[in-house]
Amino acid sequence: MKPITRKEEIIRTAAKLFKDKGYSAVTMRDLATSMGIKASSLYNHINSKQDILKAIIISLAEEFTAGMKLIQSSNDSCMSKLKAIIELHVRISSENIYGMASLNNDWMHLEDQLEYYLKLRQGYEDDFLKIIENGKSNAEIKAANPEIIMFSMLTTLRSLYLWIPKKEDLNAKDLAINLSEVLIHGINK
Amino acid sequence: MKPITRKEEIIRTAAKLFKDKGYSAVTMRDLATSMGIKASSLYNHINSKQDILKAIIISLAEEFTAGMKLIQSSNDSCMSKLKAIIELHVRISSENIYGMASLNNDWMHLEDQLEYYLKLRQGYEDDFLKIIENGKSNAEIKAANPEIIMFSMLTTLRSLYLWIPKKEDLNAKDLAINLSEVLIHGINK
DNA sequence: GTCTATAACACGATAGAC
DNA sequence: GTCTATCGTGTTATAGAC
Repeated sequence: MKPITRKEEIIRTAAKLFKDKGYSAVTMRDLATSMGIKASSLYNHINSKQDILKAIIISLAEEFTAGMKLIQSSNDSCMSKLKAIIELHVRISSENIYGMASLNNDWMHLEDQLEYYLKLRQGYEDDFLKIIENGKSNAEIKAANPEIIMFSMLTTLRSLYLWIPKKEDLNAKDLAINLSEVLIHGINK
Repeated sequence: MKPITRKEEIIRTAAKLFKDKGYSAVTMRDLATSMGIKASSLYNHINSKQDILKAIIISLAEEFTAGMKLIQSSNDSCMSKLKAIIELHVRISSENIYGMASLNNDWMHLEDQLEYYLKLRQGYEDDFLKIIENGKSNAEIKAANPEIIMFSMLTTLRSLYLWIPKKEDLNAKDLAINLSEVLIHGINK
């Protein structure tokens, strides 16, 4: 199978540390200590601290964009698309708890790739909003402000990485179902 | 009236910078430059960088706790209490856009006061959850997982500081009304 | 692949002049 | 209240031995 390279191991360990303290507060010495080696040894596997951040964030951002493009191009109803978006977030977040923290909180520390990241994120939000606006036109969705709907859904989905580890008894499928119910149908009886 | 002291001016400026780059990535030199003075001059008004963070976060955390205690002690229905919580977040977030960023993202960099902050936050979440569980018992709220309901509402409310500045046309009252509709009644028609 | 040693610089904070 | 100068330490990253 695919062997875990030392580089991948460093990136995973870094993601864990970034989740707790943020990119800026984690030093290469912290990372090296977590790996059980000296800081200078890290540079045989990675080029810079910045490269680690890039590897964590860009791959995740591209995964979300690819998922959204797939959902967008389907012929499903608006409601089905929204449920698919929820499943997309639950799935990627479950598989990348640590990386999601960097994606949410440390993207501003990207240097070369900041512009590219912002383009991906803006595109994602544009696509999300279009789905909601279509649902409003179709009368699938109520006449509330589409931006408030997207804001509410997206911030909940973006914070999943914080809550999934606390609720390990809830599997991805059940979480997605429960979340769809709450986000789409509300909470009142 | 209350004059804005130099110390308060420094804390406000710091909060703005912390929102963009996070506590760890903002240097005292950055802060001084933003104030139009030298870094050493800051220390005539504040004791340390840490004291600035403390001033921003603890006052906000205590404001939320006080608001929650007031809501909790009322005799209103669960739904009314939830609407009051939404109004609480919209109000405090509108008045402290920059500080809310630190409250959400930089609390882990508190030193002496970290434990106290965590106690306040845990208490807030416990009170929030109790209101939802009572609503479920009263059949005001549907039989969904109360923790998922709280998670969804709270993450949306905690992210308000990011969205309020983008929607300056929407006043606090309208935002709270729209948000209540979406969070409580859902989005489907 | 890891080490020791170190370069080159940035950090928070202080001392003391004005 | 702000300045210049500086201390002591921490930072990313490199050089070269093993």
